[in-house]
Amino acid sequence: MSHKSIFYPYTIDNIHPGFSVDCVILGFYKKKLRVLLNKFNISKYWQLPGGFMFKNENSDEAAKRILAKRTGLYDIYLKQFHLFSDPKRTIMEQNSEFVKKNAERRGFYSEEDKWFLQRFVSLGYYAFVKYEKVQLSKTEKNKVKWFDTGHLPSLYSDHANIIQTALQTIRAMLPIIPAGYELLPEKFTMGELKKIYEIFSGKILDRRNFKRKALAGGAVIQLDEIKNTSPYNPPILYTFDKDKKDMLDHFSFI
Amino acid sequence: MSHKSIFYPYTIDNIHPGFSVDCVILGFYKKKLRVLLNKFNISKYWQLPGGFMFKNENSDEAAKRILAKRTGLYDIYLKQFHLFSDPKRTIMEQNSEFVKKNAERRGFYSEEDKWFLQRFVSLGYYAFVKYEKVQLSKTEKNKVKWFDTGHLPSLYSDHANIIQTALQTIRAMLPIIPAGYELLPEKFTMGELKKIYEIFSGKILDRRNFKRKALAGGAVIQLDEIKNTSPYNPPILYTFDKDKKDMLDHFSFI
DNA sequence: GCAAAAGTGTTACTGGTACACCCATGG
DNA sequence: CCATGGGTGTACCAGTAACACTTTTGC
Repeated sequence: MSHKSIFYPYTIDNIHPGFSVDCVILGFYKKKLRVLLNKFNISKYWQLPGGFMFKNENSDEAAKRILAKRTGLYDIYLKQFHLFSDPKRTIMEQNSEFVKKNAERRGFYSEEDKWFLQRFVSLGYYAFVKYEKVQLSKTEKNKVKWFDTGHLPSLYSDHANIIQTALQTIRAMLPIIPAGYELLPEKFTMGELKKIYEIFSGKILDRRNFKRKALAGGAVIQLDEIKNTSPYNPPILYTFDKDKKDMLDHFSFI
Repeated sequence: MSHKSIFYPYTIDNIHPGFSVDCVILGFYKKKLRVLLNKFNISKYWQLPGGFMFKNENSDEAAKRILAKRTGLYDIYLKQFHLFSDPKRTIMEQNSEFVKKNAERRGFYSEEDKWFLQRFVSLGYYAFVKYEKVQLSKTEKNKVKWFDTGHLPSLYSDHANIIQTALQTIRAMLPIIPAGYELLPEKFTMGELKKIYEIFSGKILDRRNFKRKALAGGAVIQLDEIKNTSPYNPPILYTFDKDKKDMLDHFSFI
């Protein structure tokens, strides 16, 4: 156990060569869009949850497996959005450092670790999760934490670029992505729904026009409840009509 | 020369492992959307122009190189749209056949060819080219031909699926893709422009409304010429205002 | 009573859709 | 003279944008 490679469970023989998956896992909490990052104690940088694809998996399965490991969630909304393939993207100091650390732990350098020093192309996925449902799976060697997408730390390799590309992609596709549905809990306020669309679009939306549009299609239903935990005028709660979930794939509130 | 591998110029050592690029090259001719396919004489199937990525290239560079080889064109409008990664997608009869043919030509089986029998993930690109500018680079061992996207032959591997996925992606992104600009020659008629949007969207558009919208933004300019080669009422010619090319990236005629 | 969040309706505008008639050409 | 493609303008409707005042609560 103590001599387990830091690359466990991946080896040169069980993964698809030169290929990795990185996940931009997004959640919504306290009016901010958050992205899940992790940091191995042997690394200087925070990074996106990622991993490799086994030989008998496709990339969606690999991404789902990685997500389940970090968030404990299955059946997550998950889409590939871009392949990052700069020849220099993973030939870098940080990775040599990993191999060195692995050698120190093992007591000797191994040819086996060499595979980690080539270029990896990485397929970026974005995922929407319900913040409250996520149980972060930290270990003493691996911290996992949510970060405000507006205030990110220094990131490993090109991961800052991967996150920005994910956000741009989501912005462009917003009219055909059920972002609100996937990010919000069962019951939510109109202000929360509006905020999500404001963050992604970068625009401030009119409260009254937004509400009218949201309710117009019938996919958002007003409940007979109010949320009285708020410090001000208590807002009405809403929910999504699950019978009309399909509409959300082709409907926008902007 | 005669003993050149059919995989030339690719070898196990100069390519990024387990990774290929396939290009859906689209052109517009005689009211039909056409896709460029090629067929090696040793293969039973037509296939998308594709190839591998050299170790010092990124995927865009690989796709550009492949396109230049088939069409003789540089500076083509080209976007990656999806990674195809089914574990079974390239472990198939057709590829064993290729290796067998290569062995027959060489006179013996070689370990060197084994790399071709693993799974390859393939990054799909779509490209828009101006049909008239394309000089097809056929050889006696490799036929190259345009096919109406509505009537495709049997295709190699999952290439039929790659084409359909490309067309769906373009349909969804049509409002932010300069499809007309990239597909049409310098001077074109309003009917041709309309037809392109009809093919991608699958809808029949109103002639008068379409024209009004196209001219409204100022990106399409009416010329003082008519095309008198047509058999009927000669249509006015139009051109794109290149100063307003940027508009076309975020403007739709639908 | 003030600040912050949230509730509510009306008006004006504009962009989209629908639609009919005429003209030119080739066969 | 007919079939086909193309040229032109108007009227209506719907969706969008702009906009002001009132309510609740905590401090």
